[in-house]
Amino acid sequence: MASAEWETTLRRGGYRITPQRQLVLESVERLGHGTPEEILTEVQRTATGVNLSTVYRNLEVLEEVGLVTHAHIGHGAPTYHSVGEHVHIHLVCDHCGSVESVDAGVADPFLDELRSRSGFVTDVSHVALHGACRGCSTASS
Amino acid sequence: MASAEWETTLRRGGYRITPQRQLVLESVERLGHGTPEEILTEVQRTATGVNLSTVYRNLEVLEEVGLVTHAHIGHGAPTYHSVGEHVHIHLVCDHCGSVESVDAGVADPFLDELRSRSGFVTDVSHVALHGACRGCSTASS
DNA sequence: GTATATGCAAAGGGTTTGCACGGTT
DNA sequence: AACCGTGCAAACCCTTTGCATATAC
Repeated sequence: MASAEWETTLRRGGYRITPQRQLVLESVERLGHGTPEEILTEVQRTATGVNLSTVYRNLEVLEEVGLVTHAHIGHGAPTYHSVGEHVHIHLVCDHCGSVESVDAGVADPFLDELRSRSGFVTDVSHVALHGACRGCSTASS
Repeated sequence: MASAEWETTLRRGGYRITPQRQLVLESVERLGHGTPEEILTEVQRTATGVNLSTVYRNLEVLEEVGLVTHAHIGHGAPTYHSVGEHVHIHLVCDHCGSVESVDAGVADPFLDELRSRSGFVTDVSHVALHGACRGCSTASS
C-alpha cells in the first residue's frame, strides 16, 4: 500500500528521487533484511551498473529519513531493515551463528523500566542480543 | 584478590602463561573497558615491544577461557571488559555518543521471559542498547 | 541552470593471517 | 626437545572519500 509515500518522505528530508534510491529501498523491502553487499546484489538484479558506494550513501539517507534502520548482528557488516515491517529483536547465537527474531513487544516492560530509571529511550529495531540459542544452550559443554 | 587464579584458568584451557597474556589481562582490568587499540596503548606503558596482533590474539584467548568479554558499542571497534567486574549493560546514545552503564539486574525479568519463550540464553555482558539518552531524548526535534 | 547524486578508484580503519624466531613447558 | 606464542608485514574486509560526470529539480 501507499505507493509513493516514500517519495514524499525523501523530499521532505530535502532529498531527490533517483532510480538508485528507489532500487535500494525496494531491495531492502524485498529482502526483509540484508547487509550492504547483499542489498547491492539484489539491486544489481535490476540495474547492473549500480555501485557499492551508492548503496552505502543511500542506506544512510534512507535511514536518516526513517525509511530503514540497521542493527549490528555480528562482528561483520550490519544488517539493514525496512521500517514498517513488523519490528523485531534479533537473537544472535554466538555458538552456531543462527539468528532468530522475536517480537519487539517482549522487551517493552524492560524498556519502560529503563526509561523511567535513566531516561534512556531505546531504538528497539536496533537491538541485537548475543547468547546461546535453545539448541546450543542445552547441548552446551 | 585471588592473585594467580587467572593462571589456573588459562592452563585449564590448555594455554600457556606469557608476559603478554598477563599484561593484556591486567590492562583490561585497569582500564575497566577499552578497544584493542586502547588496550595496546595501556600494555605498552609497561612493555613497548608488544604488537597489536598479539593483543587481538590474547583477547580472543582470554575471552575463550572466560576472563574477558566484549560488546559492540559503536560502529567501530568493540570494547573489551574484564569479567568479575560488576556486570553492566551499555546504553549508547546515537545522538551525542555518550555511553552510560546500568546494572545488569534491570534486564533479568526480560531475559527470563526470553529464555522461557524461545529458549534463548543471553550473555548480558555483551549487550549494548542503542537509543537516545535523557538529554537527547528530551531535547529531541 | 544549479545543486545534488552517481560511478569510479583510491584511501582508510579494524582485524586476520603466514611465516620465521623466541619462549614456555 | 616439542610446541605454543610472538613480532612483523602483508593481506583482507568493510566503509568512506575526492573528484569529474551525469541527473533531478
